Amino acid sequence: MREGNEGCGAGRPRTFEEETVVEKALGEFWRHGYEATSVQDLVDATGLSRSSLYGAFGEKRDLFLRALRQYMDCNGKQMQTILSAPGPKRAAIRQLLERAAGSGSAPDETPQGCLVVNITTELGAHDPEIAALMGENLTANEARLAAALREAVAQGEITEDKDPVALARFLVNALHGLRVTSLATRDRAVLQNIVEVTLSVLD
Amino acid sequence: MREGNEGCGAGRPRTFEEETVVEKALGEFWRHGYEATSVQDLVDATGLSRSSLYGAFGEKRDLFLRALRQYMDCNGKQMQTILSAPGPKRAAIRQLLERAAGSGSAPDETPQGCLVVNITTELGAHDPEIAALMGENLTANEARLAAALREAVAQGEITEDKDPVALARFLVNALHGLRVTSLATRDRAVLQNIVEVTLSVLD
DNA sequence: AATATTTCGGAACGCTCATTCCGAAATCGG
DNA sequence: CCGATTTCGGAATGAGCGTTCCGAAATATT
Repeated sequence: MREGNEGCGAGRPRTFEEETVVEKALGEFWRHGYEATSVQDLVDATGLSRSSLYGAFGEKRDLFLRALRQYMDCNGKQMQTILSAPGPKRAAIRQLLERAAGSGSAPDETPQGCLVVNITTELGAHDPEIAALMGENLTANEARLAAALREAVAQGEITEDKDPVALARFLVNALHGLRVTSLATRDRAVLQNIVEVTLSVLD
Repeated sequence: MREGNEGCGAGRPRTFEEETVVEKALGEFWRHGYEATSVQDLVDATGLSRSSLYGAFGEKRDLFLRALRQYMDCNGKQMQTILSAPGPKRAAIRQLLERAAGSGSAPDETPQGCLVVNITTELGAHDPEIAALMGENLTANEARLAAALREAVAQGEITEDKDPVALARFLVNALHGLRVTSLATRDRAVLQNIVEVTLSVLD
């Protein structure tokens, strides 16, 4: 037999859980990008041997794609959670913006931005498969935001004359921007200005 | 003697102009990023031999930094030109936004985004020297936009209650976002929505 | 206990990387 | 036209890359 021991029971058992290995690999790709992450880095980070890594996940790119999907899923769920929380949608959107601005991290530790944004700029222009994934992710986030905005309109939180889809696209773009801007400056006043002006569009 | 033949006159003359070589190197870094551009790529693109490249520009990173500075200078001048053109500032800002959205490129050819944004996400988080350069660039662009906005206020084009600096920061962020978003989608309607909503902040 | 099957650690492979080195070529001042 | 000086093309270097391979170890079944 070849790959995947899934559920059947013969042969030496694995000493790792796939999902946690993917998580650790994800951390490396997140910190260093795709090209700058070597297989040796992945070996060191996961604790697996090269042969185990290749046996379980295929080549570097396969593992990367899996990590990327896991990241996008997780991110999407977090976004959904924040947007569907009770209370004003405006507060939820503020939370999303501040998260993208890196408000979570301590002022001394280095922020690492957003894997999706980093990968879009590193590979998006030349790798059609990656570009397609990024497009899907964008559309999904746009849809999540548009749904929240429609709800906000229904609740009278924002006026009816605004186009939820256009607004959602604008917000996705602002989030992209913040992921870049927060890497380019450590000046929190700059990021605060951006968040406030962005939110003012909802008035 | 060692490096630099500048002006003095002995030895075999160079067969290239530094600035055009930097320009060609810039193209490679722009297309492929820093890590993914090999010295061989630079040799092929510039037509120079390895020894000439190293002799004239030092190691890869040095050449890259020089190309990056050249890009930022050129970009800054273009921005200045657009912003200081006669006519309403709003039109100039629209032009900047549409340029960042990739409106210049034909629909079939692949856009390559903005070198500064690409490098910020590739290296900004871990390379302090690069991060500092990006910070300077951001501040410079913010200042250019703020100046234009102050002029717009003076001319009564936008209302006095708006803070030009906060607005400038918001616009820089929108430009960053568009550089990313335009790589993630080929849907021009999305980008148009973003440009329009972004401009609506000036109302 | 013996066998089949799978994963394990780690060596090995071929290739590309950034950088250095060297002899030949080209131009200068004298 | 000769010797000093600089740049030229291209080979050489050593390290690191992604990927494959192989024998030993570990389990389930017989």
